[in-house]
Amino acid sequence: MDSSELKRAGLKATLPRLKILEFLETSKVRHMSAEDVYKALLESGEEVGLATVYRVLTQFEAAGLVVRHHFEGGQSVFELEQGKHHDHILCVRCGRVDEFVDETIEERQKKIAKEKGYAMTDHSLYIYGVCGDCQKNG
Amino acid sequence: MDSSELKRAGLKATLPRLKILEFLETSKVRHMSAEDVYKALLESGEEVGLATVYRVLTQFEAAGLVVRHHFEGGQSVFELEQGKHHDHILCVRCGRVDEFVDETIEERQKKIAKEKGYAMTDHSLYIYGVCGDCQKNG
DNA sequence: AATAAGAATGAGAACTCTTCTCATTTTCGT
DNA sequence: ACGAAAATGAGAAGAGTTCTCATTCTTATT
Ligand SMILES: [Mn+2]
Ligand SMILES: [Mn+2]
Ligand SMILES: [Zn+2]
Ligand SMILES: [Zn+2]
Repeated sequence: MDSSELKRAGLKATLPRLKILEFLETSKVRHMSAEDVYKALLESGEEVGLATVYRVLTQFEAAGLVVRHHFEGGQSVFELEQGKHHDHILCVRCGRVDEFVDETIEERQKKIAKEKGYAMTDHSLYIYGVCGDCQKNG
Repeated sequence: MDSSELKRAGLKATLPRLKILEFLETSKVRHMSAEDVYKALLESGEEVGLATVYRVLTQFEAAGLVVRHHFEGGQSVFELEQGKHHDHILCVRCGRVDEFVDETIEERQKKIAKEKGYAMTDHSLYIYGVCGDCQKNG
């Protein structure tokens, strides 16, 4: 276990934080709810409290290690920060999540904010639809 | 009170539904949570249950009379359907909401969905920032 | 390596938003 | 006006998340 990332983020290297970070880094699934992380850790025999998972993910977000999304469905979804901003397209049938970047959209958003007199701080764009697999099998 | 809109939507013209619809149509604020609607009706002396407000707004949404948004902050926000799709830019300081339409963004989204193999059903785009007033006074 | 001060954890309570349950009331076609 | 079917409202319940606080862990210092 590598505690340097946590140290760098100004967080003490506690076991729960290390476990959660390691899990996020090694999981094949990129986008996960707090509950997902909690259950996965339990199943792999780790002892962590759900409250701690929520707390740690929120701290990771504040430290810029993780990004939080508000997909439809009520739960917050987290993913490891990758340095590069991107948006999401989600399957309403199977929950699949794909990522994309579109510079034209990014530029247009800035333009709209300026026109409306806003100092833009952030934006969120979700496209919903039925993925290729679900179109075939559905 | 005009019950024709409700009838047209296939809903019985009950008092709560009429009151809620009338309120949505006459309110100066376009974007409101269920709680907002509930409180406003109480203050104007109407007797409605909160459960009914939630139920009715959900029915209005299903009937296409109303659109539901998921702004940050946890609550669903509703607005009367205007026929024309639009997106939103919100002030993170004062909660102000402005609307916009950008055909370029709309087109790009369709293109992205197609490229990714999705049959697009919907999308949501929120731009966050600090509005003009809040930049001056904040 | 032992110590001690402060920080973090975990169990469960609590909170917010929303939906459900079900007894009572209302609507509307006859 | 009558009665079947639908809608309402109060409160319970549910989902997701945060809070509380006694206990445990981390880390800087001896
Ligand atoms: Mn992503
Ligand atoms: Mn709007
Ligand atoms: Zn799918
Ligand atoms: Zn503002």
